[in-house]
Amino acid sequence: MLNYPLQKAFEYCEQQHFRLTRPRTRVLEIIAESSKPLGAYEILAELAKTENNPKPPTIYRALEFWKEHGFIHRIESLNAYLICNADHQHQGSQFLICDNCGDVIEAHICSLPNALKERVASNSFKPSSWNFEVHGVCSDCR
Amino acid sequence: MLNYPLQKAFEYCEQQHFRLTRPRTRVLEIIAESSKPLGAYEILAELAKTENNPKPPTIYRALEFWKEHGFIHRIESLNAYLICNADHQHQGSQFLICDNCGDVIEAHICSLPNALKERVASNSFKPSSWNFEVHGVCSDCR
DNA sequence: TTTTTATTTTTATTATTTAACTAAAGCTTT
DNA sequence: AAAGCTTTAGTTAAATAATAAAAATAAAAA
Repeated sequence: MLNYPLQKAFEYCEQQHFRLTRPRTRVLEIIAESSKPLGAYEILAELAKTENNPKPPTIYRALEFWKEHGFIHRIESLNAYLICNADHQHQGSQFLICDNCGDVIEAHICSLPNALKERVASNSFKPSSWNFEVHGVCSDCR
Repeated sequence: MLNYPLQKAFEYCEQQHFRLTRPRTRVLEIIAESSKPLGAYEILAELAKTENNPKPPTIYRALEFWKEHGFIHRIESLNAYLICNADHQHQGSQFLICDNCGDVIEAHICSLPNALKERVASNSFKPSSWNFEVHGVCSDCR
């Protein structure tokens, strides 16, 4: 059975008339099947198991597509990609990243924290998106 | 006259008996003189103006040194480096990044925002450092 | 001075990402 | 179905970013 984020993404494409091509499908499946964020070359290596000698642009195009539509996130401090489990698009992302086991928890906080709202307001800054990455040690690793 | 963050950094080295070598000095000067975050290869190009054919490891070592001691930050979403204007070390950084002009405002918020504190607590996660990057448009560009 | 340690230089390589161009596949209109 | 248009993929190459390993140098300590 399809897992939930995948199903949502595929339905979205059908509804919006975006083409669900083989590279797009495979790249999203690969990311969705992983419990940890994957680097571009890990995705590429995984893709090479089912496709004939795929090259970097193939995955980067798929990554861009899914990122643009909010189905995956890029963990900036790891240069790695992770499926999004929220069933709505969001302006901002928050991650708790365990430096010991590599697990990442996505915290779905839908609005900018107050401390930052104040900062943004006092600078007349108009935020469009944000990304918060908290490093530390998860409960399992303590 | 020396600008403030540079002066602080140099004093710190003297007090802590860290060697203030030429690559370290030049790299920090280059970053401090720039109003916008610089990529590693931009720093390298700038360094090449005064030194003889410097190579990547030279600047990466200097960057690591200053980052470790809290005098510069790496803007993860830009792969770029920026001088820190706070006169204290901090666990976390917050940046407002203008996608139009490239200016970055560092917001000195010293503790984890409440929304994240709650999340961290409910996951029994022990945070060690964090980085928040807010993209948008600054007041000058609106 | 000799030894030790910290740091830099050099050479090379790996990882990540993007550009530019060509080819193919899927619509759209006739 | 054919022609033309648009989107996406494949291919080749390069730019950007970061690191590894070694040999050389400079400063500090014994």
